[in-house]
Amino acid sequence: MNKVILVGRLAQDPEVRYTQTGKAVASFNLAVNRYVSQGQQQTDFIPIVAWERLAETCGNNLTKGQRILVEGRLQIRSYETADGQKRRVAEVVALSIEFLERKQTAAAGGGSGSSFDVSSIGSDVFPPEEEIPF
Amino acid sequence: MNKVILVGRLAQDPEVRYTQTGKAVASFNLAVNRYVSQGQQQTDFIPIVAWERLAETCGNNLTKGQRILVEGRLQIRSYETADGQKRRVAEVVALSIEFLERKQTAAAGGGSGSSFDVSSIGSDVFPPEEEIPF
Amino acid sequence: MNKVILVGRLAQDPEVRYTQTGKAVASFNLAVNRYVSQGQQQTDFIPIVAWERLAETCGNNLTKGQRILVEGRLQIRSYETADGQKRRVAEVVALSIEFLERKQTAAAGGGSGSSFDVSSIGSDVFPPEEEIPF
Amino acid sequence: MNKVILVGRLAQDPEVRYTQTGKAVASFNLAVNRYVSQGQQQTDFIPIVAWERLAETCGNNLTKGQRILVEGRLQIRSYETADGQKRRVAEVVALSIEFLERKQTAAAGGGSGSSFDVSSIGSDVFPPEEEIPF
DNA sequence: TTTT
DNA sequence: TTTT
Repeated sequence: MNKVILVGRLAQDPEVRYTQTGKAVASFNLAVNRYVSQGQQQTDFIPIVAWERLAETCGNNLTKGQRILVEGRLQIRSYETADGQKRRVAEVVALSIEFLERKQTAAAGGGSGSSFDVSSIGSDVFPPEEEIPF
Repeated sequence: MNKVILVGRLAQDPEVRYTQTGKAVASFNLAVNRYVSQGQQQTDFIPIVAWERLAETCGNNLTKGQRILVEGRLQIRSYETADGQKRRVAEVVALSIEFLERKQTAAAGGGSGSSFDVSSIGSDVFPPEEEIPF
Repeated sequence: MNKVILVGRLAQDPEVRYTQTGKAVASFNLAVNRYVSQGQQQTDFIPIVAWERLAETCGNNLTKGQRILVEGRLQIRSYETADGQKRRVAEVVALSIEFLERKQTAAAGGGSGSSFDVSSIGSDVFPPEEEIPF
Repeated sequence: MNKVILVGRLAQDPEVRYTQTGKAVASFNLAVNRYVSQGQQQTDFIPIVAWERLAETCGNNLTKGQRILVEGRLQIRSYETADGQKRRVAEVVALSIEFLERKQTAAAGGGSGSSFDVSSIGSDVFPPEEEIPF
């Protein structure tokens, strides 16, 4: 079992890229608040990645500031820097996402949001394990 | 491990009662939607109970229709009916609750909600195991 | 989100039945311990159901007393008794199961278990929503 | 909500250190297996930290190779290297741990383990937010 | 019995 | 009705 469940807001619009074999990869940071003591709040910015159909859906439906619920797994990825140093980066591979707010449209500049019901998207295939192109 | 995480809307206002020793108990049903196929949606109405300080906070801050996240544990409680039949009832004992929407005020009749940030309450003590007075 | 994660032991061998359309359904109770105070332990017996391929795997790989981890969702099912009373029953619909112990063989009568690694099975299709034949 | 649930084996014995104010901090990596395809398995080594009473319990009860369940939250910590580079490190702050196997004693050199029941420890206070001394 |  |  490797399960992560987060509720937070997108720190920026998702960035969708494509691997050499054409698989979509969306990535963004999720700002997750934590209440340390009363009046005190701390934020973790947690890197999220989504693959394929879920990645496309992220690109088409999520915008900066929107609140979502992410379910996924925690992955530690190793890589080497240009000058040969080994680094590790952690990210949450999203397997399903629930919208807790309607997308902010540029036109509406905010919109109601309050009456929007949860809807949910999931990855229909297991995420591929190709190299991420960034 | 006995962990339950639910996102849904209150099907009714919380009902707060008190045990003989004065402990507060809040109870309500949470309407949790599930997307069976496209356009098709099914709802589970899941009984939630909260104890003591968390119960008071539920009574003071939650209203019918409001969307929340509940974290707790699944409990199977046995009881006997008036005519001596054994029955079992399942309920989720809430240990913490996150508000995903601001409380609907009677006055505002809806309100903005959209810009409300998640806030969270937790049970500061372990829930007691007294008999529930209903 | 409707997520349940349980760690416990099978209270009995799984029972595998088949719907009229031939879908396998496994059911069993999971004994989940909780530590109320030191030396004090309470047990919830939580009904689990699994469907189709996961049901078959349960029937073939799980036995009474074995410890497993169940991930699924909490479902409230309504039915009528023979004399027309409405009842509700709660159960956890398993979506994946991890073995935390090797199966107890009748021959070995226990076995080592200690060196067994977690292995995991999941439902490859969404569970059907037919009537359960019991 | 920032929830992480992991099942895995300790990749090494926990290391217990103390902050300048005397708070215990335990840290270790958890090896979490994932089944990519049949016969194929991949392992994430996920850094775990525990604080105070939970840290002491880790030091006294956990050893390399032991399988446990960790519940906690995902934290991204920023720090600067000696030469002034900003780095980020992810770790799971454990809030409770369940033993899925008895501790391997040096004497027993392995032991049965198979008949050990789950027991559970939790952090009785919220983890402090001091600087970690490493 | 919630909501879109 | 599990298990230690």
